[in-house]
Amino acid sequence: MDKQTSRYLDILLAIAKDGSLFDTVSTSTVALAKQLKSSQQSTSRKLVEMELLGLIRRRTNQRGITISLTDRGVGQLTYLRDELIQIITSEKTPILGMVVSGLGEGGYYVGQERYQTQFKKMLGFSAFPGTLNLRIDITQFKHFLHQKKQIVIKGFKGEHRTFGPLNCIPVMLRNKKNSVEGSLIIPERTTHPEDIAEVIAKDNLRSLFDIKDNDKVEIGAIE
Amino acid sequence: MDKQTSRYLDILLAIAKDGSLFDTVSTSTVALAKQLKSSQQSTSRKLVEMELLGLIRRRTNQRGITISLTDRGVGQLTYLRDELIQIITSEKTPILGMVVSGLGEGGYYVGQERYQTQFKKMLGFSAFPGTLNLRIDITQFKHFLHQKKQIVIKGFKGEHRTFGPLNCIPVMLRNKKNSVEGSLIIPERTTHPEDIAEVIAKDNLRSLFDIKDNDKVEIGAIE
DNA sequence: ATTACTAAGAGGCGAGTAG
DNA sequence: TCTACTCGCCTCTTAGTAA
Repeated sequence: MDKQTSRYLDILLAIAKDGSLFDTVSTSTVALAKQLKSSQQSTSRKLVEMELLGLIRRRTNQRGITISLTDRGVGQLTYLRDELIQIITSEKTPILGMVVSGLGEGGYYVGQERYQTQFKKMLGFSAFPGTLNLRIDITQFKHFLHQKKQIVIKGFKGEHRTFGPLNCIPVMLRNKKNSVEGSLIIPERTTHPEDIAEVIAKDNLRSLFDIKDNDKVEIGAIE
Repeated sequence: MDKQTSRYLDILLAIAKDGSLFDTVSTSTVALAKQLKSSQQSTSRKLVEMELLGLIRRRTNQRGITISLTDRGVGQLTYLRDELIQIITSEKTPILGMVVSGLGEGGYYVGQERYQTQFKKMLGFSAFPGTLNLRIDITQFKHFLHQKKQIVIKGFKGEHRTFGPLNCIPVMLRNKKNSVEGSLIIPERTTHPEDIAEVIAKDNLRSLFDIKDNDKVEIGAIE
């Protein structure tokens, strides 16, 4: 973030609130200072500085001052807002994943019968033997994970190799074409954090959603 | 806004970005200072202050420090985010209006034939002779208005009184039951800003939406 | 390597006041 | 009244450095 943004944030916010981002607001350094719990002098000086920096337009008159935000001033607030929205994703906001190619190994893995019986019991569906890999903004993803209860699927030993435990998070998967219940699966050994989510559902998601690489899929919470 | 919030905002943001709001992040005052374009000393001191204020949890070790945000720290960011969202409503975000009783005069007004012919021509529909009044958050409303082109309906003189010009803004109106194209109508003489929006549509909105006072209606942009 | 103390210097703050 | 200047005070910053 810009150093300026935090130094002048409270004044920018005060103007934006009064003036609704685009209006010109008539006020005075005295009134503004009172609102900001600062002195008239500091407020006056800061406004001059902000004008110099191109954050506001400012005119003085007998009765006080009129101020409006410049595009740059609005931009600082918008930028900060977007940054905060990205950091603080609320539970109800679905997050977007971009389809990427996996190693093709996921299908063999989740296709194992001893996984499938647990999927049926714990998640309510048998999984199509194939996973869809979604690249996700890691910040949003972590936030999303934080709020979900994980369902643990036990690992087991196969004939040739070991199949580790899986953490599952039931989700709604949706794109333009379709919408289906599914689950994130996170092998317990995986080194987190990882920006790829592997998802399963009862259907073949690639054909259900008619997707190619780089398409977008929404991942939403289960009610 | 809290004075603390702006003083420590850049550090809070840096931690939240790295640590995804809930994780504990391992870093060092040196690295953090570099990222924040400040000195190691100031960063160290501020972190100590922030711990004292209950904004973060902090542990030092041989290799540096581990930090996580407290609920209070998260709260400061969330509060700021909500404030910014309220100020900066993007064009695509529908705003919510609450149905309130009008004076019942709106219907007589918009029912005038010389208005109706213009509605038909300029808006694409004849209006049901009645308006719905919606109370709206004024900040969001102003922002919404700012981005819309207004359609001007000319005023005229009737037998007994004068009917002034109207500014119209086509919108989508929606609630749980239904969705319909309509228009905000703003008598030109009205003293703005006003937190009540008067809306019309070809249908009787009260019956189409099956609404009573205090129900909510979404007002969205026309594509 | 680190963190964080001390101390000096930079710079922000507000009282007084001119215009 | 108002804005905004000067100037002293005091807080915040950073260099040096100990642990």
